[in-house]
Amino acid sequence: MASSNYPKGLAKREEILTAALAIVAERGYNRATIRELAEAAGLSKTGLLHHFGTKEELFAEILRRRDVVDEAQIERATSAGLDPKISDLPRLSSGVPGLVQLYTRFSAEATDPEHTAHDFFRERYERARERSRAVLEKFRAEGRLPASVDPEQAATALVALLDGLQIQWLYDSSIDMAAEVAFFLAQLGLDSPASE
Amino acid sequence: MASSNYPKGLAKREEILTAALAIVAERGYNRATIRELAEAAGLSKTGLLHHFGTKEELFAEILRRRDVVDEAQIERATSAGLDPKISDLPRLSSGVPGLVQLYTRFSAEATDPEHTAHDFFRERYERARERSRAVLEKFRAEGRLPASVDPEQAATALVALLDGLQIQWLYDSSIDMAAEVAFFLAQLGLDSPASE
DNA sequence: GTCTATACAAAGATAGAC
DNA sequence: GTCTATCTTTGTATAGAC
Repeated sequence: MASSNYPKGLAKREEILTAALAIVAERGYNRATIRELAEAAGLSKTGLLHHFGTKEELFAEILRRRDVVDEAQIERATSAGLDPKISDLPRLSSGVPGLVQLYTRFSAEATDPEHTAHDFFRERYERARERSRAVLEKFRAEGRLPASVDPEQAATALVALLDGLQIQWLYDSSIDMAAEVAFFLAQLGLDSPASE
Repeated sequence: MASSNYPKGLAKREEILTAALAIVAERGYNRATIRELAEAAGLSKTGLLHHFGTKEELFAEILRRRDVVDEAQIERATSAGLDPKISDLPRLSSGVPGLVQLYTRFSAEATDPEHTAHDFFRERYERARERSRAVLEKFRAEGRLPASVDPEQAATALVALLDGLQIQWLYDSSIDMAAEVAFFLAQLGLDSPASE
């Protein structure tokens, strides 16, 4: 997907992504046109398109990175002996309103089967469900989750809940996403030990 | 909002909305340009824009109608002595994939505070939460819902769940929205009598 | 490989004639 | 109330300079 691995190209790609993220965060998705993004990164539109073939690819790359950062954070917490604090999920990247908006709008647009990022999101949702299911299954095996709860069904609901909460939060920032996720997990009967 | 109340204008508006809905349902949101919508309704682009100032207003009107139809259906069921079958919610208009896509994409776009339909959705979400809360509260008063469940918190989660499920369903139609909602309600401890 | 300038198609919106 | 014509802005493709 990347057009090159040369040092200069890589550095410029970083610069573009950073600038793009800042634009999206500050002025919103609508104002994030390739002209604006190019200008912010200090090159022409076509210069930007040399590195990222299309606008969609650029945004997909931003979200891909968000996922990498989030997963690394979860990984670190897990290997440190902590339980993955699922109720913290919405706090990970969601502190950045621009990122949440980008994710929400882009995932909605890519709903179109012919959208470039359609497969990206389809697979992403599959992975999200699968990972959530694995965690819930582990909890169930440890006796922390009632056997009556179907991990697969719960995982799908959890992923849906996160998406839906982000939308509502974009319309009303008083929505407490973390509290809602905690509520959901409590309803599942998840025994959460000393969650600070 | 409407440009006129003359019989001819009203009839044309109906025709436009019906045609627009068909286009969206059949060819998706992206292909639903005002040119295409105008063509389908048998007039020019500007002819269409005379009736609906902008594309956004047209779509907002379609969704407004979806809500009216859905609410009427719920109202009818309720006054017939039936409980509002919340788990049937995703089945109401959601049988029509085009409508679900329209709703999902439009609600994501209107996330931008400067979008014409922003206030429409903000208020719509408020109403949705409020109505869900009222129903859950009623159930709790009837002893069908554990007193430990906070109706407000549960209402927000329910609305979020519905939105999130629709997104996932658009990527994978094997997602069973009704089953997921039923699962959620069961986890709340809702005592659902003879749900057929 | 990296980039700029030019050119173009399609979108939504507006002005003014009929 | 409806249309033609025009305007602006979007994203993208092409040609070619360094």
